[in-house]
Amino acid sequence: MKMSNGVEWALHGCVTLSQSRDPVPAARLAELHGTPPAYLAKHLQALSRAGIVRSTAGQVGGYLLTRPAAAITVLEVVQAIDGTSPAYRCTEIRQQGPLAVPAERCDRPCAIARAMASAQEAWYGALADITIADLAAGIDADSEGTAMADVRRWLTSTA
Amino acid sequence: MKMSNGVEWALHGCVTLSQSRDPVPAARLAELHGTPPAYLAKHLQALSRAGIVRSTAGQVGGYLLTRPAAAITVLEVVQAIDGTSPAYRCTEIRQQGPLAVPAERCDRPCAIARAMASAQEAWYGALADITIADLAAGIDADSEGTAMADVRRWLTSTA
DNA sequence: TAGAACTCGGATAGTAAATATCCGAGATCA
DNA sequence: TGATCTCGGATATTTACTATCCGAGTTCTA
Ligand code: FES
Ligand code: FES
Repeated sequence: MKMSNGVEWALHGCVTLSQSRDPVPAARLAELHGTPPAYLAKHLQALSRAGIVRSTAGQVGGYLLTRPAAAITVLEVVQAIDGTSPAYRCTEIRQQGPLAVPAERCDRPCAIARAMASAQEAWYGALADITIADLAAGIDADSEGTAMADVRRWLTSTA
Repeated sequence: MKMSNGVEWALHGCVTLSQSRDPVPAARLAELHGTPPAYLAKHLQALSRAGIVRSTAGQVGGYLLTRPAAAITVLEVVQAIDGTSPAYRCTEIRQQGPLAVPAERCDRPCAIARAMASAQEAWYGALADITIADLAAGIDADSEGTAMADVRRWLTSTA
């Protein structure tokens, strides 16, 4: 029940990208976040495959969000990095052992799987209600409204 | 974001134990569920440490629930097997890089960690609303009210 | 009361996943 | 046309999970 560590880097990266109108290279993001550049690049590729960011090659290339930050939910980012398979997986052990249930009666998921799936639905629903824009606003509030401005300045300064 | 596979075995085991008034050895549970006996024993030890089951040694020993099934939540079982650490962990990367936030201002968790923690709270809350008795009732309903009776019969038959 | 058999408990190998890294393919600008 | 900078997938290393074994302790029997 441990989420991949790259999810945090992806979330921070999306928040940073939401403050830039020009493509940002992976190496620049890694420098800002203090993370291994190559590994961050691998996660950005996953975001690209999921359609959350768009990549541009060449000298002035980099990554850019495909949609406004308010239209990207945290759930999308989590699923892009960590996969879409549910956390709890029923291995159908009810069909094994002396009291095995015949396969013909197992057309529906078992009661335990249904309960776990409904609980996870609550989790995913909560994640879907949070957008990248919400996260940026929260970080801004914690820093008295200067954090995002500092990010924008830094992105253009060393360019 | 993948939950340990032993959680399923622990849940099935607790449901089975809720149908027995006498201690059930780990080997018997493994036979009923078609699982590796030694590995299931390891997970039962975790349940014992968490105070969910009580172990008895000796010839007629085995495992037994410490409380009524209606007083044991699924959340307790999940946390006993998979650990209590939250799925999302903030590594405080906001304190690294050129725009590092000074440590004196990091007394509270960051905005991203707060959002993720609140979402997980929804998940844990849903898991805490489900008890082992609920799971047993659901399995019984799926089998037209015969599953739990079959379990009780099997537990006493080969004893 | 002594013995034997059965139980749990933690310590010990094997395997899959996640972490971290590298170099080649492709595109942009000079 | 050439050089430089970018992404992309293929490649090692480490961690965590999976699976297993044998010893310590307890109960029943003779
Ligand atoms: S059979 Fe075990 S959770 Fe469905
Ligand atoms: S600093 Fe990254 S989630 Fe808190």
